[in-house]
Parts: sequence; C-alpha cells; structure tokens
Amino acid sequence: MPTSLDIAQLAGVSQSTVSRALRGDPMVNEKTRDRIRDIARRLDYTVDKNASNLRLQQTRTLALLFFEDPTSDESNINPFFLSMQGSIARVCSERGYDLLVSFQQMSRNWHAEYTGSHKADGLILLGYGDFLDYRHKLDALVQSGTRFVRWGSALPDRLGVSIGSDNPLGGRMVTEHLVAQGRRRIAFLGAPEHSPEVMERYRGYEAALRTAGLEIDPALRIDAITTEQSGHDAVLSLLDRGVAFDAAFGASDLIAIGAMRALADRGLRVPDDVAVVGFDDIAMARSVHPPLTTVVQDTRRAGRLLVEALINLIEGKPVHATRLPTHLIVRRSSVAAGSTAA
Amino acid sequence: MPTSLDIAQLAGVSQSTVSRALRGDPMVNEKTRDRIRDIARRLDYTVDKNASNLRLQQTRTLALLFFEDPTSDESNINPFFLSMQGSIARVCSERGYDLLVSFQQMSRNWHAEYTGSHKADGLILLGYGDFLDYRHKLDALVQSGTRFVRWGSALPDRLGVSIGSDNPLGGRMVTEHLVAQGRRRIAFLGAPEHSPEVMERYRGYEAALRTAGLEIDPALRIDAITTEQSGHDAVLSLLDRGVAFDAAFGASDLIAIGAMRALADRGLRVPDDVAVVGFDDIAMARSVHPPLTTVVQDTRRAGRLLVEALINLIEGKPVHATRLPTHLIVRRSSVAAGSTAA
DNA sequence: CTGAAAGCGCTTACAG
DNA sequence: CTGAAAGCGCTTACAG
Repeated sequence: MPTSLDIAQLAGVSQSTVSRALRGDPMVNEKTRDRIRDIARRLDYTVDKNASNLRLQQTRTLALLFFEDPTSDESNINPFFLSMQGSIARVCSERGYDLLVSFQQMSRNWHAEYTGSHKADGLILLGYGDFLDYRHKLDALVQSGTRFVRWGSALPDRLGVSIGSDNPLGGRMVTEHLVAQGRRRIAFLGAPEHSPEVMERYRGYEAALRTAGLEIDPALRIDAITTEQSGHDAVLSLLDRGVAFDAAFGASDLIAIGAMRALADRGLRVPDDVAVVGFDDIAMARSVHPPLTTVVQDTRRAGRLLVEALINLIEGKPVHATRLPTHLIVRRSSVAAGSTAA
Repeated sequence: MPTSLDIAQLAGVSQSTVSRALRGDPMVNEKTRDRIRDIARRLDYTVDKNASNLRLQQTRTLALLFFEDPTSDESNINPFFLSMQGSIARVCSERGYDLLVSFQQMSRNWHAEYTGSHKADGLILLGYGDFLDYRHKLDALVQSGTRFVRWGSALPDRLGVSIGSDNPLGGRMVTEHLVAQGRRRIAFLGAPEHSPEVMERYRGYEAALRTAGLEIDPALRIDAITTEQSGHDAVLSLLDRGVAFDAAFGASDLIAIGAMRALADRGLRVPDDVAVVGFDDIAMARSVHPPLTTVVQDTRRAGRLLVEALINLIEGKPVHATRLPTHLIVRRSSVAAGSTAA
C-alpha cells in the first residue's frame, strides 16, 4: 500500500504538503495540489484510517447493536429492527460515517468494547429483551459518558436519548378500531412489565376501553415476548383457560401472526370469530392470510433520526428524545365480511 | 480515556510491560501481570484499536457489502441476503472480528474505500444487480490484491472465491416436482443473462424438461429481477401475450410471490390453475397464501462459510469455492387439492 | 523478566 | 505557501 510519503517523493514535496493537499487545505498552491491528487489517484492511494483516526482521536464510525431476546435460542431479531438498518446505513454513509453492526448479548461491556477501544464514536441500540437488565446497562453507559441513542419509549433523561413511536396513541387506535368493529372482549398479548414500549401500548389499550365504557378484564391480558411462537402459545393458553374473547391485540406483528396460527389450529376463523391486530407493519403483515391490520411505524424516518441524533451528540450539539407519529393500517384480519364499519 | 501509560504509572512499571501483560505475554511475571490487569479493569481500560491496528498493520474487521439492485429505487435488499447477516455477524464475533456493513452502489471503489484505507482486512460481497458491471468490479478487486469472498455461483478462479448454493440441482428439483404434479407448460421468471446464479437455475430447469421429454418453449421464459413488482409484471405480460402456462418457476421467492399476486389479480387460482414455486425460502414464503413451495438454501451455513473462507484468505491459508446442498420444500402453492402426487 | 527506543502513517502547530 | 518536527497510543526487537 502506498503511503503519503510515497506520494511526496513522487511529487517532490514534503509529506506534510501531501497531507494538506489531500485534505483540501486551501493554503496549498492549486497546481501543487492538483499534481499531488493526480499522483494519489494513479497509485490508488487512500489515507490510512488507523493512522488518521489515531491522530484525530475520532473514528467516524457508529456501532449498531441489536439485542437478541435472551430467551430465544436463535438469531431471532425482529424483522422490524432489521428494516431500520437499511435507513440507518444509508444515512450513515450520507454523513460520512461507517457502520459497525453486531448482535449483542446483554452481558457484554458495550462501552469498553466499542467506544472505549475507539472502534466507534457512538452506539445505536436496537431491540432488547427484558428491560430490567437493559436499564442497568443504560445507566452504566451514561456513567461512562458514552454517546448513544436507542429506539424505545422516551424515558427519564438519565437513560440517554431515545427515539420511539407514539405507542400510547398506537395502542389506542388499535383498540378504538376493534371497538368500532363491534368487538367487546379484546385480549392483549404482550408483556408490559418487561418493556416500556409494550407498557405504553397497553396504556393506550386501557384508555380506549375506558373511554368506550368497556370492562378491563385482567384475564384478557397475557404475557408474550416478540416471537411467533410466543404469540401462538399465548392464544392457546387463553383458549385452554376458557377465556372468551372476540379480538386479540398483539403487542407486535410477530405475536399477532403467531396468534392467528393458533386460532387457525383451533378451528377459529379470523376475523369472523376473532379479529386480530398487530403492531410494527413488518413485510409479513401484508402477506399473511388474512392480511394483518397493524400500526405502521416509520422505520425510514426512525433510522434517520437515530443516526442524526447520535451524530449531534458526538458533535456536542443539543439533542432531545423524539416521538414519531404512527398510523393504523386496516387490513382484513380485523374486519369481518358482514361488518358495517370500514 | 486512560492509556497504557496511565496504567504503567499506577503499577510502577514501564508502558512496555503493561502492553505485554495485557496481551498475555508469558514472559511477564505472573504477579506483575495480575496487578496490571487489576488496575486496567478498575480503570475500565481498553486498548486503543486505532493505535494497535496501526502498529500491527491489521484491522480485525471485515466489511459486508450489500448491493442494491440499481433499478429499484429503494433499500430493496432481498430479505434472503439479510437473513445471512445474522450468521455472518455471529461467526465474526466468534472469531474476534468486527463487522462493517454497508449498502453499496456499483460505482464505488470498494478496495480504496475499505481495504486500502485499512478499515477492513477483507470484503464479503452479497447480492448484486447486473452481473456485467459486477464482473468488472470483481476483476478490479482481484487486480488490487484485495481479499474478498462473495455469495454466488462458482465462477472461474480469477473472479475470486465464491460460496453458493447448488443452483443447477435446485432448478432441476423444482422442475421435476412440477412435472410430477402433471404440469407441462412451466414458465421461467428470471433473467439468466444478468446473473450466473439464475442462469444455473435455468439450466437445471432446461435439463429437467429435457429429461421429461417436454418442449423448451422460449415464449415461457421471461425476464424478471428479484422484486415482487418485477415478478408481478412478468406474469401480467405473459398473460397479456396470451402465452398458456400451468406453472411458474420464479428465480427467487420475491419474484414468485409477485407472480402469485398477479395471478390472483387476474382471477387465476394457485395452485389449481397455475402452480407456483420460488427459490430461497425467505420467511415470507411460509406466510403467503397459499404457502410457497421453494428451494431452501442454508443461510446459516452459508454465512459461516463466507466468514471462514475470508479469514482463511486473510491469514494466507488455502481456500476454495464451495457449493452448498439445497433441498425442495413442498408447500401448497404447487400441489393442487385433487393431486395424486405428494 | 523488564525497560528504553523505534516506528506504524497520519495531522497540524510552529517556523520560515 | 511549504517544510521539519512533534505526537496520537500502541507493539516488539533489542539490550540488559
């Protein structure tokens, strides 16, 4: 690999001048600069990032950390998070940053591993299992002065900057829609205690039921983590307990899709016997049968905001938590054929 | 951030000794080593990667480059490639490598950008648009001595190391299956000229037809790139041309899923009127209606092989192209209710 | 077993 | 406008 010294020798100037010319320093003579750049191009020269990063004390790299649900054995990343990666990667390259991607366990020391070692200037945190563990890790990150942003519900400032959807509104819209469809016994499939976002969705659900004058029956709430299997199991256990319900609100699309499978397994028709709604609008929501009504989160915008917030943080600019609008997209899983409502 | 010099001062030793102790050099006294490690842990010290990489002339980082189809406007990465990322990331971390991820245009100079600049020790190439452009880029990479592996069909050695599925076999299995279902006019949706993998699948299709004594009708072959839209359009144009067919083999699941939509739009039943088969087994293949018969490629193993081959290349060990076994998974999209065959 | 020193390839304040 | 020099934080050959 050629170095700036090689270029300097060929151009008959000092290595300092090469460095200046290549960085576009206006002080260098235009002719000299052009000559140097020509030679650099000819030799296919690129600045050694390790050397320049070391000198500049930066990395121009962001680390995207996905968290696996510890309870699932596999690389079970919710496709919803994966769909954000495209936009994150695009905005990073737009802003001249590289993106390091890693699937993480909660046990690792993210600060030491990424920012402490100067592999990255900051972290983007996506997805997580149980929030109790996660909270400790966030606290530690704040302690160590690590720059990070995360996708989630906006929590007290000390846990860092978060970008997230308007989950309470989403939960309310889903529930109001189901009520408008004439549903009265709406099951909630999700684990509010283990995730603030799910808690917000649940609060929206409760609020809508209350407004509609419907009972909030604890028997209708059942834990589920974000996997099809878990949604499937949740429905089976409701049925086995003999709990009557005419609708199911899955805290995520994966849960809702698993729920639809379980209903089909037991010979129940969606939406005629049970209307089903999810949350996320992953690609599969459109393609399942019947297509799934769900809450759309703007992953494109989310990715952009995450990256831009993190870069602002790194550059010492002010940053605040942001809540993104959501909207309901009604598909067939929640609208019975004979239904009068849209 | 503490440096090794800070540790040295606290431990009352030289900075060299700290470096040796932390790297586990057996020459340092055990007690000294333990003391140094204790202090390092207490200060939350981590080796500066820029400094150590510069000194060692390596990066311990691999770059995963996804190629977007230039004809599609959006971050339209085939989910099949995304599903490989999980396994790639896992194996990287297992082997102590970091993973840089980027969505690339064909126009960029990957060598200069990643390996030349010492951001990565090697490249993993996944997905691409037109092979003609791609081939030039691969040639250039070989010229520059860049270490890289790619997912694709095994081509002549000068284009680098490739890991890919047994596409000819996959194409044959699909076609034999359709023939066994009594189908005689099997459309092929894909662009063999623009992708060696698709060409291999097409060859398998031709071979199976020939063995079955069926005609190879050029009218049944229609170009499509790997998007639902393109599969959709391909079927519409076949229908509009009045080409009769009782089965469609999509060169990818996305194409096949788009084809199913187009058939539904035109009031044709799958599989009764037209049997449909895809290739890849993306998650959506299971969830579409009817579920899609397809060829399973082992993405887990593929990811592992890609990473391990690249690391071997980097370490100067011998590496060879590998072809992975595939198998057909039969779902309802290809088996009519009254069908006698399995 | 340990330390002093060189050097990886840059960037930039300082001097001219 | 340009060059000589310092220094970013490591690793390791060399000397003891």
